[in-house]
Amino acid sequence: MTTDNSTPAAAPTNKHFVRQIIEADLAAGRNGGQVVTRFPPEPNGYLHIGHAKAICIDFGMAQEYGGRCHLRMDDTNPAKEEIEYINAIKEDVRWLGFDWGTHFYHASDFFGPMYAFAEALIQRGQAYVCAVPQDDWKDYRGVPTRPGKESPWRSRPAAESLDLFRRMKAGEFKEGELCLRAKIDMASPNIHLRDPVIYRILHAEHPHTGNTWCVYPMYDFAHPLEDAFEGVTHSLCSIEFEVHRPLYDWVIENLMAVRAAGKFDSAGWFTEAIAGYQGPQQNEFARLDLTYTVMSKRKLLELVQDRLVSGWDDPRMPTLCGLRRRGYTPFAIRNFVETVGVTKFNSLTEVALLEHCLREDLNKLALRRMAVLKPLKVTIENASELPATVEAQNNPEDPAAGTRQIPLSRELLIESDDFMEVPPPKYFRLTPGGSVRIRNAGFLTCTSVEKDAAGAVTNVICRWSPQTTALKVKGTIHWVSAPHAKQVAVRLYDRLFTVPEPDGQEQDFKTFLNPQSLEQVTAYAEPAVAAAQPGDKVQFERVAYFIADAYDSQPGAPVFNRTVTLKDTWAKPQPAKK
RNA sequence: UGCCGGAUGGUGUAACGGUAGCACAACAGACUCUGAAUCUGUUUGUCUAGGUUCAAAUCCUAGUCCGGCAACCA
Repeated sequence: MTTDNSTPAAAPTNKHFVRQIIEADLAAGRNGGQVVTRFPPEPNGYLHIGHAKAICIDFGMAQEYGGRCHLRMDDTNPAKEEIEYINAIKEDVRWLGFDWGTHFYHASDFFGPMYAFAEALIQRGQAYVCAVPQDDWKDYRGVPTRPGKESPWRSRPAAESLDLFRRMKAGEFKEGELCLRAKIDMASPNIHLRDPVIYRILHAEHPHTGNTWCVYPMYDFAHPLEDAFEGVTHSLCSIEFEVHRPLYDWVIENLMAVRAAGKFDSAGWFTEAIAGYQGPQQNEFARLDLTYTVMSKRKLLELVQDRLVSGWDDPRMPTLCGLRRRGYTPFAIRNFVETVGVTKFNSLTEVALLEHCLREDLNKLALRRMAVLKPLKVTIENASELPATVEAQNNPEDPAAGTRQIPLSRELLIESDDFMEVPPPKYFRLTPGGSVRIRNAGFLTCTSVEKDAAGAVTNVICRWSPQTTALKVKGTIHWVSAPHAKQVAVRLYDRLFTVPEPDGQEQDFKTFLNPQSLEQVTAYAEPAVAAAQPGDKVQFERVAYFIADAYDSQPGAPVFNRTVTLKDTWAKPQPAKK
């Protein structure tokens, strides 16, 4: 069985607008022909499939255009961030197949130069210390349709602001008492330009810088600076930041001006300076949204806290750790992201597409095994003619995977769905008097059945014929030898929600939780299954793909998570079965 | 009702003034020692109304609808 994750990068399928922008920049010689991107998660939660899109784009573009991508913890808010998430984020990005080399940063690495630049802005008359209380600011800011009004502190002399800002930094004020605002335009139709706060006071211990600071930069101020200090050329983010771009550009423009004016020592700012660096530009693309899934951190947290799932890595969660535990492969996810494409259109992608990409990968790499989930006993009349074992291919899609021997005996177990006393039309499996092929081991012809008092079939008596028999049958079923069967715990996972859009309904999203999203059963498996190692991916033939759970499997006693079922074009048109 | 984006089959995307293509889904068939995979075929689309042009998904005008923006969050 395989744990192989060393799959190739997804091949570009189309020249989406980000590729076009980068190619145009390259052609124009912008930034010395370099491409530097970054993935900047806030370390306050686990990464999910939506982040995977951003990761694939950020790292993918750098890879494709011979540049590099930085991994950066966007830790500008000590009140919300925790160090424990950082390692999980690194693990998930690495698992997805990306490498940031030595370019791992924290936004907080740049608190010094950010602060210095803030002072420079004050000196240039472009920022001021404001004492309007947070609650009162609503009146000053105005609403989108009406301009705001200026803060009474807006025209405070630069020297006074500078003094106050330094005393803010020195810890002389309480949280909320003062803040530093960029002086832009209170009448701007863009709210983000109405003198946004760029520094606030937070008397909190920062997970990375400890108690060094008690003033912290806001996202809109910090992010463009982080990008610039790292020498990022293309700052790719999701669509909700589009309205922030004018502010992003304002910061960059002033940074470049301050630097050009040589107002203060800028040595060491550009940690990864590149020849001809002109500054970063932000471009926005639509987030990924999936049917039968919720994606917001808040809602995922709610599922975890309310114990509706077993944790962030519950195999039903859309988190990367959940998907990994479910048996998803990095290649499937990367290929999915490439297939979905990159646009500004706010779309809802069907999970079926994700599942298709998964099956496509698993079909190539998962070893085949046989296991019966709902057993029905078969007794072979002519057992003396049976060989002790039969040989089976480990993966018909990959001859290199080799073969194995499977024991055979008088008593077999078959799937109870694979026998019907009164079959519907076009039923290709076992019926009284009928024959089927049993996978890798010849044929069975049912001669009689035994039933219990309630009339349920308890034993199907069959005659066995070898593979060489010239029997024409339409169906092949899987089986295991009852005395050799290993009992293994199996978790049958299904989608977490019953409706395509659990969000955006009138009722709470939890109303739509699928009560059948997890069914635990004991399967009867051929002996080879017991040797599965944690993380091994297998296909139980005719049933589904499974993975040996990374945490709950014991030596010789793997626990299997159902990754995704095989497509079943027979079950669908059949009316609901018992 | 302000600003910024966006709109192509059921879904996701391509076409950058010149035959609306691809993938998923659905359906039908072929093949098959997995009713899987594979292969073939079918159904379904340019938001609306005007305009420019020999020619418009593409350019222009007006409208409609959808998303985002009023944290000292990111």
